[in-house]
Amino acid sequence: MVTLAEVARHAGVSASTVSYVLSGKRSISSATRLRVERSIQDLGYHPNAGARALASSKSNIIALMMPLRTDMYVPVMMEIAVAVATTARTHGYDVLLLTGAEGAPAVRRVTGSGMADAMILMDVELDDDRLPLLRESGQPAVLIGLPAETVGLTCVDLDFVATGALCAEHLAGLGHRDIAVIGEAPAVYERHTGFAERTLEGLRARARELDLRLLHRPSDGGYDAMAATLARIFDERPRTTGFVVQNESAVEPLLALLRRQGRAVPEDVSVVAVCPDPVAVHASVRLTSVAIPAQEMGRRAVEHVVAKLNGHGTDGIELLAPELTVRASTGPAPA
Amino acid sequence: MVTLAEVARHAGVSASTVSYVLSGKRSISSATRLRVERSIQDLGYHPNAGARALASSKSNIIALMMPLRTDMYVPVMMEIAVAVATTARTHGYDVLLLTGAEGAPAVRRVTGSGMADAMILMDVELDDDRLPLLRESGQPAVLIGLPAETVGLTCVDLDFVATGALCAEHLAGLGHRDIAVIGEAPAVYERHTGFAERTLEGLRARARELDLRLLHRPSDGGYDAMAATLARIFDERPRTTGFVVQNESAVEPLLALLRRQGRAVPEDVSVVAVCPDPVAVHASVRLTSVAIPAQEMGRRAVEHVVAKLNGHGTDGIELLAPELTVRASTGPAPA
DNA sequence: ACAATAAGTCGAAGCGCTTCGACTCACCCT
DNA sequence: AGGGTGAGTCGAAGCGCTTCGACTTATTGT
Repeated sequence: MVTLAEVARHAGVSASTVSYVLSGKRSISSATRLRVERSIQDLGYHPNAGARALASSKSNIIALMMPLRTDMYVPVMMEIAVAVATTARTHGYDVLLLTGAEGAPAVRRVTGSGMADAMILMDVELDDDRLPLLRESGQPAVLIGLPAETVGLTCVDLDFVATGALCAEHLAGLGHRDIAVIGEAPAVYERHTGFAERTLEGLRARARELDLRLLHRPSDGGYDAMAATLARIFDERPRTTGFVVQNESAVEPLLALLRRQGRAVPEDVSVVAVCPDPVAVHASVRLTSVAIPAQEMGRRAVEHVVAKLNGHGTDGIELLAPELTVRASTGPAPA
Repeated sequence: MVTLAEVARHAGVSASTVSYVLSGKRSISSATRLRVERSIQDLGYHPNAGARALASSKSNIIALMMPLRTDMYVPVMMEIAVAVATTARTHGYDVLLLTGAEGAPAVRRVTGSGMADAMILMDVELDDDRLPLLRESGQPAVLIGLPAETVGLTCVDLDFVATGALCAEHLAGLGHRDIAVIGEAPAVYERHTGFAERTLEGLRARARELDLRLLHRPSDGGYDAMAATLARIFDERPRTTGFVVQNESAVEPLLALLRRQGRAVPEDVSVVAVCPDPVAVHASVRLTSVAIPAQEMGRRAVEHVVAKLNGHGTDGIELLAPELTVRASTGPAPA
């Protein structure tokens, strides 16, 4: 293990000089800089992270807290995580991965130990028990998702209200009048994760303006659950011709069931999904969808966090504008 | 920020005593222990991670290197990551998330800086350029996946050869003679990620023994690619009645296409998938499958790493035995 | 009864780095 | 010519923790 002191000796300078070469916080003659850099190369020196953290009280680490439930909106979470990790690297930070399993205590542990300089929380619920701790810790943090009370917090999320509105507009524009919304699993609503409710809100508001009739049904994923849900929908509203689906694991079952019932997509019924683009593209019918910009969300979260760490902090909410891509699953309402 | 010294003063003992209370490395009278623990509570003390790492040259962090490609076998990766993170916590470690983007240099950075005590590499290719560095760094490491050369390495993986054999046996047992294998995307084979090839190997070996005829076709995911692949398969081997699919994003398109062609599953053709259980359960036909035990892999990887860090290290390869679950997608071959 | 041992505690020396103040030289301005 | 300025460098003091050796007091064996 090569130390700074050894590099200094090798280059014939003092330790502080090497440190300044590394950090650039004081001017160094280019002659010494070069000499030091050569020594660093020659010896294969890497600064010790612990020592650095201790001396500077900066860890250069951002903690990312993921939901534990590995069965839900997984691809989105994964994309966010990867985007966070890569973006963080471009700013010189590494990412510590925390799972929701520990919950609030993890926040305390990380902020208390100086293990990370900042936190990013995913899957924030409307009334999240990690937030009070976060607030009092005073540690820079960014949420991905939108809690009920956002004072003093920075949040990044897709504008789900606008997303709902967009779906309603698209279907209305094609002449559909009866719309069924296949929502997330009931558990998601019970946890009040917010985004599902916000989509619905946007959907309802615009539906009212556009004079659509809306039926909302949460649904667990899977074929059997979907079959039951679908039966109830057509029972209540036989003239339903438009579907909005916000549940990745309901998409394929829905398509399969519609096919089996002899309803052609998009000739008889139209389907709009709210899901990541890859899911929409790989589905058995290429889906018209509003993308969940997972990468963008991860990237923006890191950028906010880094800005805070550099003092250009700005609290507030950034809602990303939704984009609807028309593919093969929506068409004019049947006459 | 409360320090050890303040705790010591508050409890009326020396700093070293507090340290020993924390680490349990020397015996402490229960009276002092209690006093110190109360002080820790009262002051809300959390040891500083950097200082600890510096003094003990242990970071209590395990680095996990994930593949960058967020579009492939995502749920598996995610499950592994979460399992690694939670298991690591039970052993007192945190997890640093690295993406493959940085490649080998990341290995150097992390081992060099003492940022992590050990590494876990996912998505290891047969001839992985991170391995030489890993070997020379001498840092404890575990691979998830199986490279070509495993001397001096510890690896955890599903036994894909046995997996292939298991699929062949199951279909043969049901009377199928002509089997088509829908493999991963060609890119996967080109990268020599190994597991795809090993599955095929197991499949071929057992097929020979059981006198099955096997046709292997890699396939990109998605409906259109699958349509082309499937057409070619029935063109070459019209009597194909068994399918083995090892590509999550090919599963639904395959099922959809078979339905559209009027081939009933499992009456006319049987389908066995190699995929995580949730995928098999949520598919539009509940799939007979060999599960990819992602959680188990993550857990075992951490356990090996921790064992190494504790000196009970054992190099070697641990191949998890595959298990085939019969669901609704396989049945007797048609007469 | 006395050395040997164990239990419990403390002081001090670092771990490898950052950073502050101070020092030495040019060099420039008037 | 003399003081001011800025560039370039060094020394030393920590950052908060672990850990080694040493010390004090009980406890044990013979």
